[in-house]
Amino acid sequence: MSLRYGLLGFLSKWEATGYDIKKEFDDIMSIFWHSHLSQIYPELNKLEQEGLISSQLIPQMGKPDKKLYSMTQKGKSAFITWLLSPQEAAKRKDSFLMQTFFMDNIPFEEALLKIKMNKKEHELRLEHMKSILEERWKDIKERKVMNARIISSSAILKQGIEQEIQSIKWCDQTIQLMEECKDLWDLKEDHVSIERFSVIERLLSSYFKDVL
Amino acid sequence: MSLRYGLLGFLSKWEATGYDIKKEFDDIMSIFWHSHLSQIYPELNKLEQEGLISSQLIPQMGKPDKKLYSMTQKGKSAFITWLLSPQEAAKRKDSFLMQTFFMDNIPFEEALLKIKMNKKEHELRLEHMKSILEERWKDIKERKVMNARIISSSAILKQGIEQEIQSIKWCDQTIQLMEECKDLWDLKEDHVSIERFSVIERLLSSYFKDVL
DNA sequence: CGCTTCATGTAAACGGTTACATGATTTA
DNA sequence: TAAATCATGTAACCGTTTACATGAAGCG
Repeated sequence: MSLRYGLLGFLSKWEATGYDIKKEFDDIMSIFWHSHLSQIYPELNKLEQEGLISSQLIPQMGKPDKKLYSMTQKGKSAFITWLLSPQEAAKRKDSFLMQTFFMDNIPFEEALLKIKMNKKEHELRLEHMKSILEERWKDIKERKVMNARIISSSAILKQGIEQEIQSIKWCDQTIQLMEECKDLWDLKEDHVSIERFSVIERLLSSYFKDVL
Repeated sequence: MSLRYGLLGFLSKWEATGYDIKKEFDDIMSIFWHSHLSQIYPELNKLEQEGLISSQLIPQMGKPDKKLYSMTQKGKSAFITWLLSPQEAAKRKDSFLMQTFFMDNIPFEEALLKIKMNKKEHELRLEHMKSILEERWKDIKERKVMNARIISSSAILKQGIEQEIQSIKWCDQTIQLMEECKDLWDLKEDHVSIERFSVIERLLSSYFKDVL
């Protein structure tokens, strides 16, 4: 039910086509939502039928005609009602973490490689977000604009960047722990020697030291 | 397509009923996935039809009969194939962050309250995860068990805990920034005085100081 | 006396993804 | 010459949520 409010929210500040909004969903808005054009277009049509947005057809030369949407008063008040409503906690769906949870079922080297690859993906996304931030930063300085929207989008960018940094750090620390516990992957039983047990106990407590 | 592998993964280590697995989905596994019983039961039936798991009916007194599932060889190899396969990046869907992104549309005090409430939710979840960790910690020490599964579930717990800590810290820093930029919410234009602009510029650069 | 736990399901509705369809212009 | 960009959509499918259905035991 939140996609419609993502569309409405975007149109609360700018007039735009479905295609324009999609680009934003692939950019900063991807930090909290994502959607396909095949879902955006029907939803925009529905919003227009309900009178929350209105459109004007703009013919173009050499390009397909476009439908420029803008928000109506009715749309604005529906959007504000939603903005004030409480939302239930975001439920994560992360199949990489699912694989990590069960990685005791695959050979050590394969498990390690998976985490190393995941780290690289997070690094790429971090770089992308940092470049978005710097671009906006430059634009603000040049145009000397300042408003509440800049504060709220900065907050989202910061959340996105911090989550990536945290994930990268987690990958490093987890790789380190795994390398120190490599022998457990070849183990057939659930018990190790008393000496080995206390070594791993100390490794685990150092793994968790900054969170407890 | 990952729910079935969550079920398979759980059954790779323990025999269980759909009801048992649901409890685990509500506990640690909630860090990376969640599901309803009405989805779990049909999926287990499908997995059995496909020969990936098998069940035995266990009659109980005073309680409903239960179906205890266990994994077949075919299930085990299908699961390992999936474990080795690359997964695409997790796409977040977070309607709280969506509301935050558009919070310039609501009064300052309402926006602030939303973030404060979100902080409390993260604190509750953090406490819950910490208690899971301590429980497991105690159990390991008592039973002196040690295996790769303990390492992988510790990694997941750490990821869950760290994300909550990061979110709480983000709430604090964002609340602070907002309070220092309160005046922007009453603004009708996009421009502030040169003095105010450079003050906010410095506030923003300090807001981002630990990520750049 | 009502709520939670145990235990398994079906059916309808909703949300989201993938594939298909069109077609000119621009870029590599 | 092939791919990407601009621009809008439909149809089929799949995954997820909500509502409905049953019913005994135990707890406060």
